[in-house]
Amino acid sequence: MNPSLSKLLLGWYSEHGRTLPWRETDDPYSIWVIETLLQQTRISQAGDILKRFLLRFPTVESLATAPLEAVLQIWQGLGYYQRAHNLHRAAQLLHAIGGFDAFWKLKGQTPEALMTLPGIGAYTARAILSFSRKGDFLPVDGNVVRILSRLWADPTPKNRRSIYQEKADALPLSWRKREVAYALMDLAQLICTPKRPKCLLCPLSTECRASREGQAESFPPPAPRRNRPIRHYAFYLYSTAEKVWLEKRPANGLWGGLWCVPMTSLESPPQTVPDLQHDLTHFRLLGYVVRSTEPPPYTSAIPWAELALYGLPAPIRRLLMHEAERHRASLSL
DNA sequence: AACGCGGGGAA
DNA sequence: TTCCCAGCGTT
Repeated sequence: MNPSLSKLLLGWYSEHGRTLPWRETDDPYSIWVIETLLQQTRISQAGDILKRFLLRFPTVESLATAPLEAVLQIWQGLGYYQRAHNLHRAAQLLHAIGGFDAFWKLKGQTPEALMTLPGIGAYTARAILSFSRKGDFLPVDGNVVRILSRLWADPTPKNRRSIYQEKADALPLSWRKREVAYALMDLAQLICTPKRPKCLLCPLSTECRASREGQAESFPPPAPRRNRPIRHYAFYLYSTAEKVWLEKRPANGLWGGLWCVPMTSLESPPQTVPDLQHDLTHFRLLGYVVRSTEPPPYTSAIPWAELALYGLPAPIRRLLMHEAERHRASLSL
Protein backbone atom coordinates (compact mmCIF):
# COMPACT_ATOMS: atom_id res chain seq x y z
CA MET A 1 0.00 0.00 0.00
CA ASN A 2 1.51 3.29 -1.01
CA PRO A 3 0.22 6.83 -1.67
CA SER A 4 0.73 6.65 -5.45
CA LEU A 5 -1.72 3.78 -5.48
CA SER A 6 -4.53 5.82 -4.00
CA LYS A 7 -3.67 8.66 -6.39
CA LEU A 8 -4.08 6.37 -9.42
CA LEU A 9 -7.25 4.93 -7.98
CA LEU A 10 -8.92 8.23 -7.15
CA GLY A 11 -7.93 9.63 -10.52
CA TRP A 12 -9.68 6.76 -12.22
CA TYR A 13 -12.68 7.08 -9.90
CA SER A 14 -13.21 10.77 -10.63
CA GLU A 15 -13.63 9.89 -14.28
CA HIS A 16 -15.22 6.44 -14.30
CA GLY A 17 -16.84 6.03 -10.89
CA ARG A 18 -20.52 5.17 -10.70
CA THR A 19 -23.08 7.58 -9.33
CA LEU A 20 -25.24 5.52 -7.01
CA PRO A 21 -28.24 7.18 -5.38
CA TRP A 22 -27.36 6.03 -1.86
CA ARG A 23 -23.95 7.66 -2.05
CA GLU A 24 -25.81 10.97 -1.90
CA THR A 25 -27.28 10.46 1.58
CA ASP A 26 -25.54 10.63 4.92
CA ASP A 27 -28.42 9.22 6.93
CA PRO A 28 -27.03 6.34 8.97
CA TYR A 29 -30.36 4.51 9.05
CA SER A 30 -30.76 4.51 5.28
CA ILE A 31 -27.16 3.42 4.81
CA TRP A 32 -27.60 0.66 7.38
CA VAL A 33 -30.67 -0.67 5.58
CA ILE A 34 -28.96 -0.47 2.20
CA GLU A 35 -25.81 -2.22 3.35
CA THR A 36 -27.83 -4.95 5.03
CA LEU A 37 -29.91 -5.60 1.95
CA LEU A 38 -26.79 -5.72 -0.19
CA GLN A 39 -25.04 -8.32 1.97
CA GLN A 40 -24.18 -11.14 -0.42
CA THR A 41 -26.71 -9.64 -2.83
CA ARG A 42 -26.24 -7.88 -6.14
CA ILE A 43 -27.48 -4.33 -6.57
CA SER A 44 -29.63 -5.41 -9.52
CA GLN A 45 -31.35 -7.99 -7.35
CA ALA A 46 -32.01 -5.79 -4.32
CA GLY A 47 -32.96 -2.57 -6.12
CA ASP A 48 -36.75 -2.80 -6.12
CA ILE A 49 -36.99 -4.23 -2.61
CA LEU A 50 -34.66 -1.51 -1.36
CA LYS A 51 -36.96 1.20 -2.68
CA ARG A 52 -40.05 -0.44 -1.21
CA PHE A 53 -38.32 -1.01 2.11
CA LEU A 54 -37.25 2.60 2.63
CA LEU A 55 -40.64 3.84 1.49
CA ARG A 56 -42.44 1.58 3.95
CA PHE A 57 -39.88 1.95 6.78
CA PRO A 58 -38.23 5.37 6.36
CA THR A 59 -36.97 5.67 9.94
CA VAL A 60 -35.68 3.59 12.83
CA GLU A 61 -38.96 4.18 14.62
CA SER A 62 -41.14 3.08 11.72
CA LEU A 63 -39.13 -0.15 11.45
CA ALA A 64 -38.98 -0.75 15.20
CA THR A 65 -42.73 -0.39 15.67
CA ALA A 66 -43.71 -2.48 12.65
CA PRO A 67 -44.48 -6.19 13.05
CA LEU A 68 -41.78 -8.57 11.85
CA GLU A 69 -44.39 -9.97 9.46
CA ALA A 70 -44.48 -6.67 7.59
CA VAL A 71 -40.71 -6.63 7.30
CA LEU A 72 -40.59 -10.16 5.93
CA GLN A 73 -43.35 -9.34 3.47
CA ILE A 74 -41.12 -6.70 1.90
CA TRP A 75 -38.03 -8.90 2.21
CA GLN A 76 -39.54 -11.99 0.57
CA GLY A 77 -37.64 -13.38 -2.37
CA LEU A 78 -34.38 -11.73 -1.37
CA GLY A 79 -33.03 -14.60 0.72
CA TYR A 80 -30.96 -14.74 3.91
CA TYR A 81 -34.03 -13.89 5.92
CA GLN A 82 -32.13 -13.76 9.20
CA ARG A 83 -30.94 -10.38 7.95
CA ALA A 84 -34.51 -9.10 8.21
CA HIS A 85 -34.99 -10.56 11.69
CA ASN A 86 -31.73 -8.98 12.88
CA LEU A 87 -32.44 -5.62 11.25
CA HIS A 88 -35.84 -5.50 12.88
CA ARG A 89 -34.50 -6.55 16.28
CA ALA A 90 -31.64 -4.05 16.12
CA ALA A 91 -34.05 -1.27 15.16
CA GLN A 92 -36.06 -2.07 18.28
CA LEU A 93 -32.94 -1.95 20.45
CA LEU A 94 -31.92 1.33 18.86
CA HIS A 95 -35.38 2.83 19.14
CA ALA A 96 -35.58 1.85 22.80
CA ILE A 97 -32.59 4.01 23.68
CA GLY A 98 -33.65 6.92 21.47
CA GLY A 99 -32.29 6.27 17.99
CA PHE A 100 -28.87 6.76 16.43
CA ASP A 101 -28.07 10.11 18.04
CA ALA A 102 -28.61 8.65 21.49
CA PHE A 103 -26.63 5.57 20.48
CA TRP A 104 -23.61 7.64 19.43
CA LYS A 105 -23.68 9.52 22.74
CA LEU A 106 -24.08 6.39 24.77
CA LYS A 107 -21.74 3.98 22.99
CA GLY A 108 -19.58 6.11 20.74
CA GLN A 109 -19.13 6.27 16.97
CA THR A 110 -16.98 3.18 16.58
CA PRO A 111 -17.26 -0.07 14.64
CA GLU A 112 -17.05 -1.97 17.91
CA ALA A 113 -20.08 -0.16 19.29
CA LEU A 114 -22.17 -0.85 16.18
CA MET A 115 -21.09 -4.46 16.10
CA THR A 116 -22.92 -5.06 19.37
CA LEU A 117 -26.15 -4.76 17.37
CA PRO A 118 -27.46 -7.97 15.77
CA GLY A 119 -26.76 -8.21 12.05
CA ILE A 120 -23.98 -5.61 12.07
CA GLY A 121 -20.55 -7.09 11.54
CA ALA A 122 -17.12 -5.72 10.71
CA TYR A 123 -18.07 -4.63 7.21
CA THR A 124 -21.49 -3.12 7.87
CA ALA A 125 -20.32 -1.25 10.97
CA ARG A 126 -17.57 0.50 9.02
CA ALA A 127 -19.84 1.12 6.05
CA ILE A 128 -22.42 2.85 8.23
CA LEU A 129 -19.83 5.10 9.89
CA SER A 130 -17.81 5.85 6.80
CA PHE A 131 -20.62 6.37 4.30
CA SER A 132 -22.64 8.53 6.72
CA ARG A 133 -19.46 10.58 7.32
CA LYS A 134 -19.26 9.83 11.02
CA GLY A 135 -15.76 8.49 10.50
CA ASP A 136 -13.40 7.53 7.72
CA PHE A 137 -13.13 3.79 7.22
CA LEU A 138 -12.45 1.44 4.35
CA PRO A 139 -14.96 -1.39 4.76
CA VAL A 140 -13.45 -4.53 3.28
CA ASP A 141 -15.99 -6.51 1.28
CA GLY A 142 -15.65 -9.16 -1.39
CA ASN A 143 -14.75 -6.54 -4.00
CA VAL A 144 -11.91 -5.08 -1.96
CA VAL A 145 -10.60 -8.54 -1.13
CA ARG A 146 -10.45 -9.41 -4.81
CA ILE A 147 -8.48 -6.32 -5.75
CA LEU A 148 -6.04 -6.49 -2.85
CA SER A 149 -5.37 -10.18 -3.26
CA ARG A 150 -4.54 -9.56 -6.93
CA LEU A 151 -2.46 -6.49 -6.18
CA TRP A 152 -0.24 -8.56 -3.93
CA ALA A 153 -0.77 -11.93 -5.60
CA ASP A 154 -1.65 -13.05 -2.12
CA PRO A 155 -1.97 -16.83 -1.89
CA THR A 156 -3.63 -16.73 1.52
CA PRO A 157 -6.56 -19.08 0.99
CA LYS A 158 -8.79 -17.79 3.76
CA ASN A 159 -9.06 -15.29 6.56
CA ARG A 160 -8.13 -12.65 4.00
CA ARG A 161 -10.98 -10.39 4.84
CA SER A 162 -10.10 -9.85 8.49
CA ILE A 163 -6.40 -9.40 7.66
CA TYR A 164 -7.13 -6.84 4.97
CA GLN A 165 -9.57 -5.06 7.25
CA GLU A 166 -6.86 -4.70 9.88
CA LYS A 167 -4.49 -3.24 7.31
CA ALA A 168 -7.15 -0.84 6.09
CA ASP A 169 -7.94 0.27 9.62
CA ALA A 170 -4.24 1.03 10.17
CA LEU A 171 -4.05 3.43 7.20
CA PRO A 172 -3.73 7.13 8.09
CA LEU A 173 -6.61 9.53 7.76
CA SER A 174 -4.96 11.20 4.77
CA TRP A 175 -5.93 8.17 2.70
CA ARG A 176 -9.52 9.40 2.31
CA LYS A 177 -10.71 5.89 2.91
CA ARG A 178 -14.36 6.50 2.08
CA GLU A 179 -13.45 7.67 -1.42
CA VAL A 180 -10.97 4.84 -1.79
CA ALA A 181 -13.66 2.36 -0.76
CA TYR A 182 -16.10 3.66 -3.37
CA ALA A 183 -13.35 3.62 -5.97
CA LEU A 184 -12.32 0.05 -5.14
CA MET A 185 -15.90 -1.18 -5.32
CA ASP A 186 -16.45 0.43 -8.70
CA LEU A 187 -13.13 -0.78 -10.02
CA ALA A 188 -13.92 -4.30 -8.86
CA GLN A 189 -17.33 -4.26 -10.51
CA LEU A 190 -16.31 -2.60 -13.79
CA ILE A 191 -12.69 -3.66 -14.38
CA CYS A 192 -11.30 -6.06 -11.81
CA THR A 193 -14.05 -8.61 -12.33
CA PRO A 194 -13.92 -12.17 -10.99
CA LYS A 195 -13.67 -13.65 -14.49
CA ARG A 196 -11.75 -12.10 -17.39
CA PRO A 197 -10.64 -8.93 -15.63
CA LYS A 198 -9.97 -6.02 -17.99
CA CYS A 199 -6.40 -5.40 -16.86
CA LEU A 200 -5.64 -3.34 -19.97
CA LEU A 201 -8.12 -0.73 -18.74
CA CYS A 202 -7.05 -0.88 -15.11
CA PRO A 203 -5.29 2.13 -13.58
CA LEU A 204 -3.50 -0.15 -11.13
CA SER A 205 -2.24 -2.75 -13.61
CA THR A 206 1.38 -1.63 -13.37
CA GLU A 207 1.19 -1.91 -9.59
CA CYS A 208 -0.58 -5.24 -9.65
CA ARG A 209 1.58 -8.27 -9.13
CA ALA A 210 -1.01 -10.78 -10.27
CA SER A 211 -1.67 -8.81 -13.45
CA ARG A 212 2.03 -8.45 -14.24
CA GLU A 213 2.36 -12.19 -13.95
CA GLY A 214 -0.73 -12.69 -16.10
CA GLN A 215 -2.42 -14.46 -13.22
CA ALA A 216 -5.10 -12.00 -12.22
CA GLU A 217 -7.87 -14.52 -12.64
CA SER A 218 -6.18 -16.95 -10.23
CA PHE A 219 -6.70 -14.56 -7.33
CA PRO A 220 -8.15 -14.73 -4.88
CA PRO A 221 -7.51 -18.46 -4.73
CA PRO A 222 -10.83 -20.28 -5.04
CA ALA A 223 -12.47 -21.51 -1.88
CA PRO A 224 -12.37 -25.28 -1.49
CA ARG A 225 -15.28 -26.72 -3.38
CA ARG A 226 -18.13 -27.70 -1.14
CA ASN A 227 -20.18 -30.48 -2.61
CA ARG A 228 -23.87 -29.79 -2.66
CA PRO A 229 -25.92 -32.70 -1.42
CA ILE A 230 -29.46 -33.35 -2.61
CA ARG A 231 -32.22 -33.27 -0.03
CA HIS A 232 -35.74 -34.46 -0.61
CA TYR A 233 -38.79 -32.84 0.94
CA ALA A 234 -42.51 -33.52 0.85
CA PHE A 235 -44.72 -30.44 0.57
CA TYR A 236 -48.25 -30.90 1.83
CA LEU A 237 -50.55 -28.78 -0.28
CA TYR A 238 -54.19 -28.23 0.53
CA SER A 239 -56.21 -25.55 -1.19
CA THR A 240 -59.64 -24.67 -2.48
CA ALA A 241 -60.70 -22.20 -5.13
CA GLU A 242 -60.76 -19.55 -2.41
CA LYS A 243 -57.99 -20.37 0.00
CA VAL A 244 -54.69 -22.12 0.61
CA TRP A 245 -53.55 -23.51 3.96
CA LEU A 246 -50.13 -22.36 5.16
CA GLU A 247 -48.03 -22.43 8.30
CA LYS A 248 -45.40 -20.03 9.54
CA ARG A 249 -41.95 -21.53 9.63
CA PRO A 250 -39.85 -21.46 12.81
CA ALA A 251 -37.89 -18.24 13.28
CA ASN A 252 -34.54 -19.96 12.89
CA GLY A 253 -33.28 -22.09 10.06
CA LEU A 254 -34.25 -22.24 6.43
CA TRP A 255 -36.85 -19.65 5.39
CA GLY A 256 -37.14 -18.56 9.02
CA GLY A 257 -40.37 -16.74 9.81
CA LEU A 258 -41.79 -17.06 6.31
CA TRP A 259 -45.10 -18.65 5.40
CA CYS A 260 -45.00 -22.01 3.67
CA VAL A 261 -46.96 -25.17 3.10
CA PRO A 262 -46.03 -27.81 5.70
CA MET A 263 -42.88 -29.66 4.68
CA THR A 264 -41.02 -32.69 5.96
CA SER A 265 -37.66 -34.03 4.93
CA LEU A 266 -37.63 -37.47 3.34
CA GLU A 267 -34.89 -39.89 4.27
CA SER A 268 -35.12 -41.84 1.04
CA PRO A 269 -36.09 -40.23 -2.26
CA PRO A 270 -39.43 -41.35 -3.72
CA GLN A 271 -39.18 -43.06 -7.09
CA THR A 272 -41.04 -40.26 -8.83
CA VAL A 273 -40.14 -37.11 -10.65
CA PRO A 274 -39.85 -34.15 -8.27
CA ASP A 275 -42.43 -31.39 -8.68
CA LEU A 276 -40.03 -28.73 -7.52
CA GLN A 277 -36.31 -28.13 -7.68
CA HIS A 278 -34.57 -25.32 -5.89
CA ASP A 279 -30.85 -24.68 -5.46
CA LEU A 280 -29.70 -23.21 -2.19
CA THR A 281 -26.16 -22.35 -1.19
CA HIS A 282 -25.45 -25.61 0.53
CA PHE A 283 -27.87 -28.12 -0.89
CA ARG A 284 -30.21 -28.85 -3.75
CA LEU A 285 -33.79 -29.16 -2.67
CA LEU A 286 -36.07 -31.56 -4.52
CA GLY A 287 -39.71 -31.19 -3.57
CA TYR A 288 -42.60 -33.63 -3.95
CA VAL A 289 -46.06 -32.15 -3.68
CA VAL A 290 -48.49 -34.23 -1.65
CA ARG A 291 -52.09 -33.13 -2.07
CA SER A 292 -53.90 -33.38 1.24
CA THR A 293 -57.60 -34.19 1.44
CA GLU A 294 -58.08 -31.96 4.47
CA PRO A 295 -56.27 -28.99 5.99
CA PRO A 296 -52.97 -30.12 7.54
CA PRO A 297 -52.67 -29.53 11.31
CA TYR A 298 -51.41 -26.18 12.57
CA THR A 299 -52.09 -24.38 9.32
CA SER A 300 -54.07 -21.22 8.63
CA ALA A 301 -56.38 -20.66 5.68
CA ILE A 302 -55.09 -17.82 3.55
CA PRO A 303 -57.39 -16.36 0.88
CA TRP A 304 -55.65 -16.38 -2.49
CA ALA A 305 -56.44 -12.69 -2.81
CA GLU A 306 -54.42 -11.93 0.35
CA LEU A 307 -51.39 -14.04 -0.49
CA ALA A 308 -49.43 -10.95 -1.51
CA LEU A 309 -49.57 -9.75 2.10
CA TYR A 310 -47.53 -12.73 3.31
CA GLY A 311 -43.81 -13.33 3.07
CA LEU A 312 -43.17 -16.53 1.13
CA PRO A 313 -39.96 -18.22 -0.06
CA ALA A 314 -39.43 -17.70 -3.77
CA PRO A 315 -39.99 -21.32 -4.85
CA ILE A 316 -43.11 -21.63 -2.69
CA ARG A 317 -44.46 -18.41 -4.15
CA ARG A 318 -43.97 -19.89 -7.61
CA LEU A 319 -45.59 -23.17 -6.61
CA LEU A 320 -48.67 -21.40 -5.24
CA MET A 321 -48.96 -19.08 -8.24
CA HIS A 322 -49.14 -22.21 -10.34
CA GLU A 323 -51.72 -23.71 -8.00
CA ALA A 324 -53.90 -20.61 -8.14
CA GLU A 325 -53.76 -20.80 -11.90
CA ARG A 326 -55.02 -24.39 -11.74
CA HIS A 327 -58.06 -23.28 -9.75
CA ARG A 328 -58.76 -20.45 -12.17
CA ALA A 329 -58.49 -22.82 -15.12
CA SER A 330 -60.86 -25.38 -13.61
CA LEU A 331 -63.39 -22.67 -12.76
CA SER A 332 -63.48 -21.31 -16.27
CA LEU A 333 -64.20 -24.72 -17.77
C1' DA B 1 -12.26 -22.54 11.14
C1' DA B 2 -16.31 -24.37 9.24
C1' DC B 3 -20.90 -24.21 8.44
C1' DG B 4 -25.91 -22.53 7.71
C1' DC B 5 -28.28 -19.30 5.37
C1' DG B 6 -31.38 -17.53 -0.73
C1' DG B 7 -31.80 -16.30 -4.75
C1' DG B 8 -30.71 -14.90 -9.28
C1' DG B 9 -27.76 -13.42 -13.12
C1' DA B 10 -23.60 -14.03 -15.81
C1' DA B 11 -20.25 -16.88 -18.11
C1' DT C 1 -23.43 -26.29 -15.02
C1' DT C 2 -20.49 -23.20 -11.80
C1' DC C 3 -19.50 -19.01 -9.65
C1' DC C 4 -20.31 -15.29 -6.75
C1' DC C 5 -22.50 -11.39 -5.00
C1' DA C 6 -21.63 -3.97 -0.55
C1' DG C 7 -21.65 -10.85 5.19
C1' DC C 8 -23.20 -12.38 9.71
C1' DG C 9 -24.06 -15.52 13.52
C1' DT C 10 -23.34 -19.93 15.56
C1' DT C 11 -20.71 -23.82 16.80
